[in-house]
Order: sequence, then C-alpha cells, then structure tokens
Amino acid sequence: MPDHHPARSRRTTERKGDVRERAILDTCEALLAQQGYDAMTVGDIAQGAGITRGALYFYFGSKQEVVTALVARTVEHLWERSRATAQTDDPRQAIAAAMRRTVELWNEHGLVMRTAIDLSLTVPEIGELWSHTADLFITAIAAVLERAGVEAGTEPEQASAMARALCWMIERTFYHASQKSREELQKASSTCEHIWLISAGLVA
Amino acid sequence: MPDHHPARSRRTTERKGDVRERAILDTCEALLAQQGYDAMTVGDIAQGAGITRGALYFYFGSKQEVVTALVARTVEHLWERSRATAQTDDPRQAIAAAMRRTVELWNEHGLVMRTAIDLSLTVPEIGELWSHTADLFITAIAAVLERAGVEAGTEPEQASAMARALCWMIERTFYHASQKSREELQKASSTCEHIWLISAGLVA
DNA sequence: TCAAAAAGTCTACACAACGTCGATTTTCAT
DNA sequence: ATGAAAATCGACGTTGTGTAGACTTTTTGA
Repeated sequence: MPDHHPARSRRTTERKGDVRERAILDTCEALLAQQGYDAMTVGDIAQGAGITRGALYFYFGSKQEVVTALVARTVEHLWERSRATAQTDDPRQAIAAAMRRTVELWNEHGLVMRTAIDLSLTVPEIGELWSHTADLFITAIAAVLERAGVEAGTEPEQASAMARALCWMIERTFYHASQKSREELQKASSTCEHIWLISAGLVA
Repeated sequence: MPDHHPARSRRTTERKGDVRERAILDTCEALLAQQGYDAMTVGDIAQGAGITRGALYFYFGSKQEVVTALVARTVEHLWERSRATAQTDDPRQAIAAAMRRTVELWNEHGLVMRTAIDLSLTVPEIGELWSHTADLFITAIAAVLERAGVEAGTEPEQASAMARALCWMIERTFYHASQKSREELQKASSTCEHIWLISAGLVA
C-alpha cells in the first residue's frame, strides 16, 4: 500500500541492524551446538556477532529472548515446509510422506528443535511456539487417522487423542535419535511409521 | 564387617546430618513445585531447611547435586515399586497392570519425574538415572510385546525398537497430562494403553 | 547538501547468585 | 568429661546479568 516508487522492490534498504540481528541468531545457534544453552553466555553471543554485550541488549532484552527469536525463526521454517507438502488422499502415502518430511526437518533443525523442547517449560514464549507447532502436527495426524477409518472424536480411543499420543511418540523418539546419528533417526522413523500405520489399522 | 555389638540393629543412631539431608531434599521438592528449578535458589533451599547457605554446602556441592539426589531418591521408589508388581502371563493383563501402575507413579511423583526429564540434558547424572529407568521400562514393554507374538529383535519393526517408541510415547504423554490434572492423566493412560494393545496385535 | 533525528555502540556500574574458606560451635562415642 | 568428628556460620571473591548515560554512525527529509 505505501511506497509508490515504481521501479523499486518492496523494502528499499536493509537496515544495518537487520544484518546484526541475523548474525546474533546465527551465532546463538552455533554456540548452542558447541556449548549448550547453560554454558553459553550473553557475552559469548555478542562476541561471536562482533559487538559488545551492551550493544546486544539493544536488540534483545535477555539471553532467553535471543533464543526465543531463534526458535521462532526455525519454527517459521517448519510451518512453511509443512504447508508446502503435497497432499495425498491415500493414508498410506500420506503417512510415508509425513515421516519423510519429519526426518528432513529433524536433520536440518534438530538442534534448535531440541532446544525448544528443553526450554518449553522454562520459557513460556517458547512453550507457546512449540505447543502450537505440535497442535498443527496433531491435527494433521488426526486427519489421516480419520481418513483411514479411525473413529473421529476426542475420547481416549478416538482419533484426536490417539493423534496426540502418536505426535508425542514421534517428538520424543526423534528427539533422542537425532542426538545420535542420521542412521538412528532413519531407523526411528521406520519404527514410528510402523506404529502409526498399525494404529490407523493399515497393517494386517 | 565392622561393628560387633550383638544386640544392636544395624546403624546405631541416625546422625543429625541424615535428618537435615532429608529436610533439604524435602524442601527442594516443595520449592520445585512452588517456583520451578530456575527460580529456586540455593539460599531458598537452605532457608527452607533451617540452615544457612554455607551449611548446605556441607551436604551438597551445588544446586544440581541437591536435585540429583532428589531424583535419585525418587527413582529408587520407582524401581522398588516396579519390582513389587505382580507378574502375569497374559499380555492383556500385563499391559493393564503396567498402565495402572504408571498412572500411580505419575500421580505420586509427577513433579520430580518431570524435573528429571527437563534436566536430563543439562545434568548428565540425572540423564543417566533417567535413561537407566527408561531402559527398565523398555525391556519390560518389549517382553510383553514378544509374549504377544511380536517378532523379537532390534530392527525397526521388531519388539525392541517398538518398545522404545512406545516408552517415549508414554513418557511424553504422561509428562504433559500430569501437568494438567488427574483426569487428563487417566485419559492419557487409556489412549496409551489402546495404542500399546494395538501394537501388540491384541485388538481386532 | 547538510543538520537533526534515529539507530547503533560502548564503557562503567550495580546487583544477584554462586561456591569457597577458616573460624567456631555442637554432637557423640568412649 | 573430653577430644575428635560433624555441623554451622559469616564473610569473601567470582561470574554473569541487566541498566544507564555518553558517544558515534547512519538515515532522512527539507
């Protein structure tokens, strides 16, 4: 709506701060991998981003806010990615596709996802982001179960509740497997897919 | 080997320190419920136990050590309790009994169990305790699956791997449900039991 | 073009919690 | 009752946090 200059792409300039902000998040992600959340200090992040602590506080109010922003950035990816996945009517294919996608997501973003899970209790904002993400998955799983013939509803043995349990199974199994290796993750995926299929009544 | 006094039961007296130590752990558990791990300070624990910080460091080297001891104490309970459970040959009954027992454990010790899970990554000792506990459950679940006819082995679709996934499903589902209410926990239990039964091939 | 406003940065400070130390008091077995 | 071991205390040094105010760079618009 604003900005009528004809031959100009959306945002004219990229604020210097935008670059720094990205540098901060990138550094945070790297440090998270190297030292873990507790060991990582605000000074470390600032240093890695090429500024002082004082300057970092211009961008974020605390270490928690930095990590929250990092999680938000990552979760954004997940959502985009999920939206972009082709839809299938055949439950079997839908399940296979979902598991394949999930493996990719954990391979790419496992570290941040694990961090998000770990901090969900401590940092309410992150808990919010993660539980919202989980809800998306639960809804998707429930839809597949229903299409496969599982009775719809929220009672303990109906689709919604089962989808929730399956979602947590996948989350936790992948959480552990992604800490070990890609091979483990792949195996874990097979197991989860198998249980999902059985739960949907799609296996003898 | 030492101590030959005939008419004396094992430990003659209970050291004053033993009482204090228990008081510290009790206080820690209470504070954990009230404020959570991060908010809880060593000073708080000491005060709650009726001593100063300095004195507390006579018993434990750090806040983490205190919590680790608390987790160890609780986990001890779990093991005793599990050992004391009647064994059944009928898989259906075994599953029902296991789930019933699990609900009880989470009702009684949910807070500490959740704390143990949360700190597993940060505090290696706690991670150790918890993963060992999980292994016990995984072994038990696998045994039931095998007795129900699931092929034994560690490949992705065999008993061990499935048991692991089911264990994480139960852990995570109970983790969340126990934060809400006993009713939620009960429902969660039904759902998990259902999926376990299906996975064992015990449901049409 | 250029000056004022906005954005970004730095150093220094005050604070909270941690863990340690040495001195001191209490407990307890003989 | 007494001496060694157990338990307690208060004070100290350290580290990491978040804030404040002064300073520099960048952007904006007349």
